[in-house]
Amino acid sequence: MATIRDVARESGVSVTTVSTVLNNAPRPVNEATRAKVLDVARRLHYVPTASAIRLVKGKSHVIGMAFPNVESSLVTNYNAAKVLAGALSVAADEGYVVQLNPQPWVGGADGVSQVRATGVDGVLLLWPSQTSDQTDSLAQSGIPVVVIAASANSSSALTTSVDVENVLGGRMAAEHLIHLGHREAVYVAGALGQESVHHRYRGFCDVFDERNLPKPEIIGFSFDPSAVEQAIDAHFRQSKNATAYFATNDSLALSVIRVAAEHGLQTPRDISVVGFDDAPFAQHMSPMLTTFAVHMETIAETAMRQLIRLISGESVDKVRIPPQLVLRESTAPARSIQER
Amino acid sequence: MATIRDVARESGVSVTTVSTVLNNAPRPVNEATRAKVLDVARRLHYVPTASAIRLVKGKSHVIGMAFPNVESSLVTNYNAAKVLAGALSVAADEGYVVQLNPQPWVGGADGVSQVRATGVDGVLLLWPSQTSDQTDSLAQSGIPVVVIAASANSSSALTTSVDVENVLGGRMAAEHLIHLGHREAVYVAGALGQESVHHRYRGFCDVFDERNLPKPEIIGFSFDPSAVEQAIDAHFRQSKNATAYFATNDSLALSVIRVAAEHGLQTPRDISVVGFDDAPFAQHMSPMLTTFAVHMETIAETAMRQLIRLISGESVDKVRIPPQLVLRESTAPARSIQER
DNA sequence: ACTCTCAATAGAAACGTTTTGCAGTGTATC
DNA sequence: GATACACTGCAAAACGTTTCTATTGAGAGT
Repeated sequence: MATIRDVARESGVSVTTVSTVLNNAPRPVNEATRAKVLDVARRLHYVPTASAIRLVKGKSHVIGMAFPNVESSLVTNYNAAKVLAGALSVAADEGYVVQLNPQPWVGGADGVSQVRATGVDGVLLLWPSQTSDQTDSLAQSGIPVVVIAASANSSSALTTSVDVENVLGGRMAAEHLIHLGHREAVYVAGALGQESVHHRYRGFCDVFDERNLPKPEIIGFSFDPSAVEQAIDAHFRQSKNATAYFATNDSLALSVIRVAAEHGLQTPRDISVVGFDDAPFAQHMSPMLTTFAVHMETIAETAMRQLIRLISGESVDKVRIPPQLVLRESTAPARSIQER
Repeated sequence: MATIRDVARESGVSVTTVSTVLNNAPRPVNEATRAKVLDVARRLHYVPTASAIRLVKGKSHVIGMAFPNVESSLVTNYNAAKVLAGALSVAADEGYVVQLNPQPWVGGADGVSQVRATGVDGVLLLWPSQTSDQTDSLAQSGIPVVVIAASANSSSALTTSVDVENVLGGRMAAEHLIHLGHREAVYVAGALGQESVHHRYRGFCDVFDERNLPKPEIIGFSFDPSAVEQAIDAHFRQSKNATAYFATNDSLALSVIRVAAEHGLQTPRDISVVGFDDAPFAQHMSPMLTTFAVHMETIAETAMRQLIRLISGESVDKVRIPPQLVLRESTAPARSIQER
């Protein structure tokens, strides 16, 4: 491997000059010299050593992406791929490189050293279960963090988040269903750990509340498929008065539709179901699912841009991207209970 | 940011000693000293600077992954996610970090400088369209490359590949169909650029040849969906004698089934269709598709291991992973043409 | 003729590590 | 009472860059 010194020697100039030419730094260099250096550099296949540059510049131009849990996230979750694509495209434009955290993200001091040890300039954190302490500790050690699809409630100026506007999503779902004439609704929550679940529920309830309609019931406390289906089954066994269901994600919506059918309730004839995420299968199932599309690529792009701003010392605000209601077949005007 | 010098000063020892302790290098250090150093390091939140270490060691412990074309590959291709997951898990075990090439992989000198400039120790190249010159140029500059799902026909000791055993796949498909009584077969190739297509066709034909059966026809010359469907349509318009179809991937197989239906040929009643890849939809379509599962995660894991071997100077051989025939509903015993 | 500016280049320090060679201690061996 | 030999530690070189501070010579202004 040729070094800058080799190039300097071979072209008969100083190392400084070579560096100046190669980076075309704002410094006068004789045209002949410049040409000579460029020529020699090409001939020797000179490529500057990344680590040397990073060392002297104190910047790596690498940003790290941390998943809550690598294997399953990437494979299971089609969103991860979209986030990756979005982040990557912006990174490419801005001269950054994306590095995947090999370990699932763990908070605390260990996690921080782990991340710092890889020498990244900033971190993109994907939907971590709890954010506060984790981002804080990174921010404390001077590494900017942008949280994707969860909210960073840190006060640090080095931290922000880009998330789906979940409360709005909940409101939109409620408005859509109420507009169709539904009055009694159920929110299918799945696990309650994630904050997005709460926000959607809040938005959902708020609208019912504002219209003086009964507060939606909430069911389901786990993302484990069988447990959820059991919870849904228990719900239907107990009451079939509700005509509107809003699920925290599309698989839950699917479960609702399936279990409802077992109880003789057809979608959308008897109940209307709204999902969230617009998963690929949402438009292939029958009935096709009304759900919310969240443009993950946009979110990731935004997050990456914010992160780069943070890295360059600018201060940024939280961003909330509104989801889009995708109207399909699983919602329809409510029929009164008597009609059934 | 505390440096090693700060730790040394604070603990009243030399930099050497700190380094020795922190890396627990094979050098005697007094227990008291060791404890002191460790304590101070923790107190100062000392984390060694990656670039400094990489510079002095001449190794980054970073391996780069290059996609032929980032956006579409990652999102469209569910295989990319699996490869990523496999590569990542091995990397984590072996103390490596994975970095995504922001630019789609381009061969030639430019591509090489681009990759070298990021300071990776090795490269995982995902199904590049043509491999030879590209891997060679990287290998020439001393960077090991492992090609995934394509064959590296480079002679360099720094290059190898891990691929699906495509010829075997073709043979298995042929044997399965012949075993079901089919005699006249068609290979639906899609684009002919990729070498996997040729290998599968070769294996497929070989078996028919060995059994003295008519050589399978080959149709389709593009991955563009509409063009392919047109080609398939043209085929059926011309002849309906064949009873067995082997497609290069599952979407092509799907197209065959759909177009055949338009021509009054039902699968598997009238024709049998075998796909390749075991795409997610293969088991949700109707009829469920008989196809080949390729365990991409295993391939990626193997590739990563081979790459790490190459990096440590060992020499490795090409690896071929056999695909697995997944029997489902789209293949059935052949009925004679008269019966139809 | 004398300074001033500016183009063009060079020398050397700095970045934060690891690693090599060397130099003090004691302690056991003859 | 030396000689050897662990044991412990230090100073300094090296890694490959960038960047700051000269230094030289030539033309311009006075």
